[in-house]
Amino acid sequence: MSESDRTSASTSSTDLPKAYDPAATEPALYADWEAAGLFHAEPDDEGEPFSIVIPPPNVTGSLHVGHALDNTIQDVIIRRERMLGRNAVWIPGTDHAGIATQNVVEKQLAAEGTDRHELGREAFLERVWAFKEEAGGTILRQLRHLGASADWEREVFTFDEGRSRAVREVFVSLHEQGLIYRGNRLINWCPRCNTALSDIEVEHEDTPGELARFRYPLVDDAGDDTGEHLEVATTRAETMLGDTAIAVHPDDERFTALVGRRVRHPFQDRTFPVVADDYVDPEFGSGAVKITPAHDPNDHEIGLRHDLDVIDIMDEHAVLTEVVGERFAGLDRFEARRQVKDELDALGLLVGVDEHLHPVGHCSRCGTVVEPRLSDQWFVSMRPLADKAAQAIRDGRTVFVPENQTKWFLDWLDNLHDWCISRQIWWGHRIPAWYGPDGEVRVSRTDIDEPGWTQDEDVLDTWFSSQLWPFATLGWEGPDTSTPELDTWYPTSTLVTGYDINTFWVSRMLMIGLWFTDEVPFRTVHNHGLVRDEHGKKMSKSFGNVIDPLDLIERYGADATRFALLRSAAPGTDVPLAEEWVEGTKRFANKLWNAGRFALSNLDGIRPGVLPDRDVLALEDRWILSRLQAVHREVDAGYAGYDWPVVARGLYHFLWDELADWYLEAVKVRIYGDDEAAAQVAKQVLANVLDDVLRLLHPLMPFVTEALWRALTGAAGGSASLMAASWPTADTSLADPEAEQAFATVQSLVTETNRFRSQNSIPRSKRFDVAVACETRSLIDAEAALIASLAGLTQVTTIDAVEDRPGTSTIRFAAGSAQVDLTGLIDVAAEVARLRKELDAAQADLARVDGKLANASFVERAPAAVVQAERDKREGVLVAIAELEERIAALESLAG
RNA sequence: GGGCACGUAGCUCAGUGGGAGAGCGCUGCCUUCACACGGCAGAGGUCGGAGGUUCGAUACCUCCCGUGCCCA
Repeated sequence: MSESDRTSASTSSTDLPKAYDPAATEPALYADWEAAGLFHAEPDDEGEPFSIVIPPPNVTGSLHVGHALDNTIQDVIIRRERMLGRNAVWIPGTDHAGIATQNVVEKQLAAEGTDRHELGREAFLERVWAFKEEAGGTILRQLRHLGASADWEREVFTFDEGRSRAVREVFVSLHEQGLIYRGNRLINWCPRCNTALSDIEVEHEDTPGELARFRYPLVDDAGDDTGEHLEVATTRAETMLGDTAIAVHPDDERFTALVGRRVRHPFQDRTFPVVADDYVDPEFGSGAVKITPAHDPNDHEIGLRHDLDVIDIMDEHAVLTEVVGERFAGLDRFEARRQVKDELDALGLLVGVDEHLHPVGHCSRCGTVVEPRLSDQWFVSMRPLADKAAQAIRDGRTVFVPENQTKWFLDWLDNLHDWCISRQIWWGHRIPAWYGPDGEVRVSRTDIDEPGWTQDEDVLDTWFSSQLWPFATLGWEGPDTSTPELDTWYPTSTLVTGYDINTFWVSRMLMIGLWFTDEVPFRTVHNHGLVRDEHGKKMSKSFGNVIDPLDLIERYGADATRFALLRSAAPGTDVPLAEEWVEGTKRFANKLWNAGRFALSNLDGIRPGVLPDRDVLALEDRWILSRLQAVHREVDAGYAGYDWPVVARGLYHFLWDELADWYLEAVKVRIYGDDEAAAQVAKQVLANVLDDVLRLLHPLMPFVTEALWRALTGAAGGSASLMAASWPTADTSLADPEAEQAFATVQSLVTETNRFRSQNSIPRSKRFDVAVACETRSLIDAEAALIASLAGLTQVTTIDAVEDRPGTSTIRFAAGSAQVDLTGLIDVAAEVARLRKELDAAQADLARVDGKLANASFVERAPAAVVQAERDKREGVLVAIAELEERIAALESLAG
């Protein structure tokens, strides 16, 4: 055997490398789980049903850090539910994302010098499907790298056949119920996407602009200028080309005489009236408002009330049409805005232009300024659906976590307008309406293939199909559908989403789910926040602060990526993330790995099993078992509240600060000692504690825990996996306050000894004796070997009281004092300085306590136990001060 | 304009009516046989400001200042 062989043999008794290597571990474990069918569930599997449907990502999208968070949380929940013995299914799938996907393909076409109209509808759709086949599914593959344990055999798509049948059924059915109608309304129009948008697809942003003030000439009955003018103000000067009235408030005396008169349009051969309407705010601008019914929602309402002319001045690209007259026709709306102001100025009608910050609606897909536009569209009447949803929320049939979304959500439902669902694009579910030769309209479950009949060109809003997700994914295609999946897993259990899509998606699933199945689609909505950078800034390409989760997974591992996200993901708050934090959790994974290595190299084949009898347990065994119970309770409570930081912090603290820092060090005394029976006990407890902690940590960090658990238990993989193991049961009988108290005393003595060492620059290699005087002398006697090992001492003895002996110093700890012979050990001056500092702290303590006790009202009115605690504290502090003063005096006399 | 959060260590955040905490960062020491992706210790905070309730407020109430988000 060569030297190098011997080295590797001596370090590889566990077969585990010294540092955890996620890249070498994760893919194989994932493949093993999947091959063993551990992600798959059947309706007739054992256990109480539990189901989650994924918020379907855009089919052609790729994984960003927000997806990583959302799916990590779902995976954590579903993995634990499986371990709890539930029949748990997580349905994955994707969304066809109408406008977004069409935009991408249209860009490709533009680059090729063509467009969809040149291609024609059929060829274009073939092209999009081809793109979907090519790019589609990428994101679901990426989710596998994250460790997502979705039931891939159940993958669905909003635009596949089954889901499309459900969409058509819902459309036709709502139409039959009178809840879907077609109408000519003012809708939000994106001039770039060339389609209508719903209200919530418009993002209002405060935008710097200009408020132009100008005057309309008043005319007399004959239509001639009277020389009077009426001033109005607008941020969209070009819309004056479609003005058909000026409105004033009926109570505004400044204008009473003008109501009913007419003004002349300066650029067009027409006049229009001054009307009185309550909508007008007399405080704003001049108090007179120009009215453009075709291009502003409020103006539209006023137009209806006063039967005003409606002049649509723009085409679908927001370019002015001939109706505005030769001077401005063909101009883009923003260019027209400039030129209208110039012309008004030239005519002496422009009063002034002020800078003005005002909200402007932008297309949520492309950012283009949205134009209110009159057109024929399909709408859903939301009132009855919203009322039913609101009732379900009020009844608590669906609850939000965190709860504070509830009120806001109800308010939102209360103010809901009808939903514009038709889109002037091609990629999506085509509206099942046909127009006959006589203008007749038929909405039909089956295609109408009759001469003279043509189908509506438009498709449905993507959200119209994704609102069916919780039941369409389980096979629903109509009210009579019955599938084992629906019967078992509907309603779904928990929906996990960012709060930002409560309106877009959650609300609609709730409304339509209740309407068609009479059940809530999910019992709990867990809202997480948005992932931001370490300073709380939104991640964006232009800022350059985007973090790529796949890059994180590659460099730090999926476990570390998941844990870092969870650690920041308090319910309802945004989730700051920095790459260094992921690096930190990778170190945590490595710490766990090495704790496992230590155990495995010392257990000598002992597997987790029955705990030794309580009377053979060492103090540290009782302590760590008691702490394990505490962290177990904390973890379960964290899950109950969807409070991931609580779960993550609890396990992090337990594993690192208690198990690794204390228990593993403590257990070495017995494992490396001569007492074989004691060593056996230590190993058994260690194996059991590690088993439990791996189970508790598994949903958060599935890979490293699985790898260690297989090594620990000898499990072969496949169905013999931690993933398929049971969630540990909390055993409250192991809670042991006495052991915790006693071990805290040991810890205090060890820590204070370490501090003494550090402050006096005594290297760990230099060992010394201590003689301990404390209340619990028997404890110190019993744990002398443990204390000596942990604190690097040669001998720990007990004495009645610290002796006043020159050349010694005293280490004070929680339950007493330890005397140290200083000969050859320390720098006396440094030790005096240390003790003086302690004395200062003790005296400050005394002053604080005395202050409290001197306060008569405190002593009289505070609870007796609190007062007594202060008195006890005072006693302790007095003893400590006396002791410190003695030691200082002794040292100073020694130094001479 | 309406609504909702938040303001605690250099950064990101926990926390509680009764002696201010974590992670990261920073300083010093330590190649201790699981881990230097480590160990041991340390520095660092008038808990945004002003009032009020209370024996006692970082915590509860009011106002102010500041920040963020949603809606109009």
